[in-house]
Amino acid sequence: MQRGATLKDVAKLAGVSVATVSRVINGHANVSAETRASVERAILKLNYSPNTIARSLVTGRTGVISLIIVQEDPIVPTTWFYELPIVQSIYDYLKGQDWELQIAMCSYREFQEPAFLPRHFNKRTVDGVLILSAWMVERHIVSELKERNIPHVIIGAHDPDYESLCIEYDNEGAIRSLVEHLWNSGHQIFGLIGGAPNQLHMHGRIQGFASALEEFGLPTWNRLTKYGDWSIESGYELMQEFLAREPNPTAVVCGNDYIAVGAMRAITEQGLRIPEDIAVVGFDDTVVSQIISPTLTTVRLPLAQAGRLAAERLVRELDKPSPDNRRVVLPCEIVIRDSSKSS
Amino acid sequence: MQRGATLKDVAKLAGVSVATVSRVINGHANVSAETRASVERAILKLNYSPNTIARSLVTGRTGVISLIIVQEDPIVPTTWFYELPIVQSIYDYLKGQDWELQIAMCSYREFQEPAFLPRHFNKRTVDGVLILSAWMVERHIVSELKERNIPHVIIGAHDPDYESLCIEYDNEGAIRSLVEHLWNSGHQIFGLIGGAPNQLHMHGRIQGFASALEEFGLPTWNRLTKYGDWSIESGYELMQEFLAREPNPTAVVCGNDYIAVGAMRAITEQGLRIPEDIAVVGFDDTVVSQIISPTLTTVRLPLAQAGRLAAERLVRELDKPSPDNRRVVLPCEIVIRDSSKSS
DNA sequence: TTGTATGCGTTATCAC
DNA sequence: GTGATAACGCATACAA
Repeated sequence: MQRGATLKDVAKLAGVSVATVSRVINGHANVSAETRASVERAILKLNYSPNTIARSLVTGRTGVISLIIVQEDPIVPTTWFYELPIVQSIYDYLKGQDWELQIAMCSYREFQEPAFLPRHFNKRTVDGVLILSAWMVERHIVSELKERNIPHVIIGAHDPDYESLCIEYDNEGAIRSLVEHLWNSGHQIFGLIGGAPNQLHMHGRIQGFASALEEFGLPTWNRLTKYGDWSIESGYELMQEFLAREPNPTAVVCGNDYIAVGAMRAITEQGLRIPEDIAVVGFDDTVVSQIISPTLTTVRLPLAQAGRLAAERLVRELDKPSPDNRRVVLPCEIVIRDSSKSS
Repeated sequence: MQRGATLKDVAKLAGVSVATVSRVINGHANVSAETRASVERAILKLNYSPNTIARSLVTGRTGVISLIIVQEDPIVPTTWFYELPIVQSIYDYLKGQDWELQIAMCSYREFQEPAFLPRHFNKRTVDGVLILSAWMVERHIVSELKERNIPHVIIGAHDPDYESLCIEYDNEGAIRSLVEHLWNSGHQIFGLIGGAPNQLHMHGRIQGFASALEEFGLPTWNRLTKYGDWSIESGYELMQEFLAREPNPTAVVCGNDYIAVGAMRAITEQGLRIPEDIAVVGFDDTVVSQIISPTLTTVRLPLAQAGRLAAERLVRELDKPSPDNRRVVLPCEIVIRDSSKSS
């Protein structure tokens, strides 16, 4: 990297001291209009721009926010559709606020290790951190962040005691809407095919499913609630198990769109029709929901909104730490398509 | 951020000078075993770790690499499946080499603006840059990078004069393999439905298509080569145009999987069968290629390999600038599925 | 309103 | 081998 002009160069050219130049740059009040003008002229002439590193050394702030993306282990490529919109919206906001974004990716396992945070923060190269995780953020992690006095916001999850700022989705509400929609079409026997239940998304959906059934006075069938992973294969196999015995469900709520695709495959292979014999709904509104036939009813998560909000709150916290309401739960939108339409 | 122990603290505790501590930390030779041991003890005791910012100020290196993701304007979410595997592999490599990754996203238009690079690099907060773009990286950008002496690697594109290090995919070879595969099944009349032809991916595929037809002694039909955007709708409409007049193609090569999905829809709506009447192939091996029926023959790009290689070369260049062979073209793999199988 | 001087935590260049 | 000490480029307390 070439070395550019420094404060000293500007000071010399403008015929003032470095302190004055510094004041101009940082917009301090006590500078006469004339000197300000001449300094600004010098800055322009030398094409000067402040050295961020030097500034950081003295202020103790870097102007960098870190985003830690916590992933399944091994990594499942189909989760990427979820992460990038969030990254995008975070970046868009940060760009406008003149913060830089640094990213780190790790598995859920790595993130838990005691050595992880030290390794990440010992460099003292970031001011705050956004944690994008689908799992509970353990207590020891939050403590360490507090101890180090590192502002942080959790996206899509929370810590056990709700001490950290966090942005979550209203999974309960979403699944309640789905059940209501299906109930309105006359469905009575509901199945649930979930992904990994240790992920908080799934946790909320399981809760919501149970309470929605109760709300609408519907029975719960234990054998019609199963968990696999988030894959097409998983959905296929678990749906087959549903179909192997009576009673068959008339409506199946799936943990994501891929599970739903697998379930639909199992259903049609049995010669049953969707939605006439069995209705299927998914989660996440991925492209596949529009491509599969029949098109899939699903739930759209407010990803961009979550990312932006998280970035906003972190920046606010960095500007001036304040007691904030800790938790935000964003509403989701259900997208009704053919796989659940009553004739 | 709390302030931790400094060199001075360690020096005092170990009863040596800061210079000696610095030598120990940086693994210099001229330190006696005993002093080294005692310094290391002090470091452990104080839980000391070097301040990266201070170090950067004197060395002039930040240990940070920037990744600029250049996108369509407006952003098309379906391109994300392409970018994240690359980001992932870049990060994985960098993590092992103790480099940090900072990211920036911008539209093709923004990237071209003269103000973009200055704004990005004036902070002097990164040592090198990876450019992930689907478009030609203009001459003025490369010049500016050279002038500022910023090592860089381009992923998925190149500059007009091939002056920069770049990693590309063998689009020509891939499309040649596709044509060969279809030709072996007896196809004679080929159509091409492309995405935006100003993107270099498409450029290479167009070239490859033309030369492959020639190689196999096949005629070129101008009206059977069309470009839209990369969407399902685009594929659908352009395929309808193909089917509106004779001769109909018997094989259609699509610029990506989404275009192919649209094309398939148009074909089946006309009552034609895939692959019996018309074979369809796509590009990118996205999930939809496995979900659509019939499953879609497509091309798998070596994304992870590209990302890793780019990071590797940039790091090497940063360690010691060297005349490197400038361009790497990675082979692609064609994935044959039902949409092109000869009965 | 402006200038001087000090410190931020390192690395590197000298001496010794 | 080791220790002073001068940079690195900036912000700021204090003096003027």
